[in-house]
Amino acid sequence: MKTITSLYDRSRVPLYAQVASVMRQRIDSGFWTQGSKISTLEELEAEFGVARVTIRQAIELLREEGLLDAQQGRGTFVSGKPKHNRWLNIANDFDTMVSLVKDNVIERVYVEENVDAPKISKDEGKLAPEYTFLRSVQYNDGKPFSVVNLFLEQNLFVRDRKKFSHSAALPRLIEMDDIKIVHAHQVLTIGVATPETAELLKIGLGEPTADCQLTLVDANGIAIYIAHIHYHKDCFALRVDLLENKVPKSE
Amino acid sequence: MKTITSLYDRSRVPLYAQVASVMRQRIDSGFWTQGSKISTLEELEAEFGVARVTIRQAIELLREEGLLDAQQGRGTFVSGKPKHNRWLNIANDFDTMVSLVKDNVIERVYVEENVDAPKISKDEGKLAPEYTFLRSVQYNDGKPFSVVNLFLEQNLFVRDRKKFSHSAALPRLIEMDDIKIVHAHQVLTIGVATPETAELLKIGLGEPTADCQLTLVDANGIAIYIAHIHYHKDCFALRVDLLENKVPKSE
DNA sequence: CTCAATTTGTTCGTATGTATG
DNA sequence: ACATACATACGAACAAATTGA
Repeated sequence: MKTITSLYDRSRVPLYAQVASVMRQRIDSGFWTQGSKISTLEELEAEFGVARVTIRQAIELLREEGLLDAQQGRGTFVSGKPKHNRWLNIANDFDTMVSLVKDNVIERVYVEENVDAPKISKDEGKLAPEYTFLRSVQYNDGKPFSVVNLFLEQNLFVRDRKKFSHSAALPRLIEMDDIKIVHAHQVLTIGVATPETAELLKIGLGEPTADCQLTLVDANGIAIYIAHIHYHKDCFALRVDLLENKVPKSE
Repeated sequence: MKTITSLYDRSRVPLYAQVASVMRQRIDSGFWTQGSKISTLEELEAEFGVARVTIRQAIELLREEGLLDAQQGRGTFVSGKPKHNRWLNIANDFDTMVSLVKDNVIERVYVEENVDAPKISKDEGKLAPEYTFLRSVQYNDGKPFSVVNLFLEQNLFVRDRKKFSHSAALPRLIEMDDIKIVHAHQVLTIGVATPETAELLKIGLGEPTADCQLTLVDANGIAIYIAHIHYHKDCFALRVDLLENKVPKSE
């Protein structure tokens, strides 16, 4: 049996925090059910291959989160479940995306005109000479759940500085009848928080985020809208019905 | 200006590792280009608001990764880019998924018959009384990139124990003409590595993974295939063409 | 009621890692 | 390179609360 300490070397997170994250996952997944008694300190020591004090530090961490309740002489009990904010559904098609964004409450935290183009891969369209950079934070229930870094083609931005500066850009863009979106490309990866993102999302530096790069290309093949969206990992869920879009082929 | 130390409190990762992750991100994103000289220690101290030694620890970490090269009297230079294995494309429709899985090289690490049903939400189908639990690891270039924990309906499993035990289950399932998949539901979230997953993916405990729950429902509304797939975060990318499935409306 | 077993809580000493100036 | 401070982790011993025989 591999001890936990051999796994520990692969991460710089303190051991007790790692143990806590495993326990948290067990509560979350229902492996340890609400109200039940978990293993004794002795058993946990043996299972995780760590010292008693380390187990207690992990339990203390989860006690502060309201997940565990340790009682001297009796045992340690599950007293709650981790809260998730999985209310975010990433859109899977363009119309849904636009309709979702429309109702978003955003806070523009930064606007800078005439910036250089960001780097994108060839197949995502040609770059315009200049962009406006717009950074905004999206809130839900007073808590930040995503940071949007948007490069909007400069000429588009000047057509309605006011609206682009103070509300979601996508709905305004759709309103422009002379602009036709011919490609909408989305790439989703797992990234780490930069200082700016960490500060705005109120998370630690280097903590994981769900990163979404959304590129819109117009009829001339120009990438007019390039957004890098960083979602808080607990606010993120992508639901896909794999059979829904399969209709054309079966017909 | 917020110092990094105020952000530090939100994460239990050592400060120098956090600084390193920001620097790594800068190299990865191209903000610091290959071969160029990065800021001096003095500047980095000031920017991050940490001690000189801490900056050096971060640089040392990246030097070991082959990303930086510090030369006394000259400066510190970017000597490489982080390697990504973003060759994985999660499927967006059922046919693509099946065709992708077909060529997968997997290693079955665990099989257990007649296990209890896992927990799923109501809208993902009714549960069968018994399942077979199959755990496998997918490799690419000798490196593990995903762990699949599959609950396969027990009666299906016994129809071809051999094939289900030693190769990908999905292609075999499709071959069965009497089985009709009426729902294929996929939910993607960010999770943390359990001891088993961490060990198989060779990552640290509690490190982030891309978690994909795939549920297949047959004509009777029974969830016959429930897979929990954990992807290594660096091997994961989901590409979506948002307009692809929108053809009917624009024409 | 008492005793023993069980289980969590506390403390000590030691060693190493992290961060500052 | 050095001195200092604090966090992390171990092992071991002991204390305190609970339970049941």
